[in-house]
Amino acid sequence: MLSKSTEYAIRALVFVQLRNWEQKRPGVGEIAKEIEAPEAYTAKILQTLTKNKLLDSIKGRGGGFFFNDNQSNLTLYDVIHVVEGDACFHKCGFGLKQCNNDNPCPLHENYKVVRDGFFDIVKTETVKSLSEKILHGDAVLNRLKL
Amino acid sequence: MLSKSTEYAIRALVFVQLRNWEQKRPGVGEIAKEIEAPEAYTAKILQTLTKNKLLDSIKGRGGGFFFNDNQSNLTLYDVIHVVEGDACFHKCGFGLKQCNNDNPCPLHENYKVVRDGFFDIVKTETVKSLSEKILHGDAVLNRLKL
DNA sequence: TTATAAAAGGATATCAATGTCCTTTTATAA
DNA sequence: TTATAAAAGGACATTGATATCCTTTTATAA
Repeated sequence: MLSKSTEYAIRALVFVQLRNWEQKRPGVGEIAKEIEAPEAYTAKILQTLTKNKLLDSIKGRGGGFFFNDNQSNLTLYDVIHVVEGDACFHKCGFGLKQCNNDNPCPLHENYKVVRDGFFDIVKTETVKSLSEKILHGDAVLNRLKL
Repeated sequence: MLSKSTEYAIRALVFVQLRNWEQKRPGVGEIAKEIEAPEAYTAKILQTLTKNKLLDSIKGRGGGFFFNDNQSNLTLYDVIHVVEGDACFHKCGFGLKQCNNDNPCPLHENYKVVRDGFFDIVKTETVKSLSEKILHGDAVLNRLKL
């Protein structure tokens, strides 16, 4: 399971993408409200994202968050990596420090399939691909369609 | 990812099973050492397991932990359910409160596959099945074979 | 040029998971 | 019957994730 912070981050980025497509740069307040996350906490997460160059921002009046040209096609993995680290893609499901094909825990073979399946998803899906699903009405960002 | 507590619980139960097959009832000290977990914390987890009838114990001199006849074929799901709850099998991967086939988040279809795959594993694998792999030398409980 | 609106940043608070310590209860061996 | 060994239980400590608040910096509109 992803951490709450990571969930907020991904939802925030998707919302920024949708607003950017409407030629808008949303601010913290608008983003937090839309993704149903606490405002100050959302601000912190957006800070992490901009510091790590996953997102761009402009300060001051009329400012807000947006993607620049280097930041299209951000994968979910990129976001997870920056927000909570990628331990979940390496860790043994049984909790062993030393667990690999040569020295497998009793869950190793089965767990690997699931873990790698998830890795594949987050390496394939991008902020843009998720946003498109919402734009096309095939998915929702919160309880209602946008 | 399972919580640390759940990992300790599963490893502890597997070790108890292995020792039971040798006609022994391990105590907290022996269990904690074998699974490389803090002793007092392991004691708490074993308490949870016995209170929830997943494991039996005998107090006093010569006492220890063991499975009784009602407790064979415990699935990993049973353990997870008792130790950390089963939120991870229901929760939306994107963090939405309302997410289902009619009202899907943009990760819904893909995430469902992974989540259900994991559910299938923990409903199929049992403390006994894991223990057998170790007994047969096909897997390890810690860094070395038992 | 100044007032204002917005992100950035620092300090602190809260909460749940993890971990420790000490006392109580209970069974058995001596 | 008593000393001892073991689990059970209660209280507390630590840590990391989550969350809040206030100040500083910066860009723009008036």
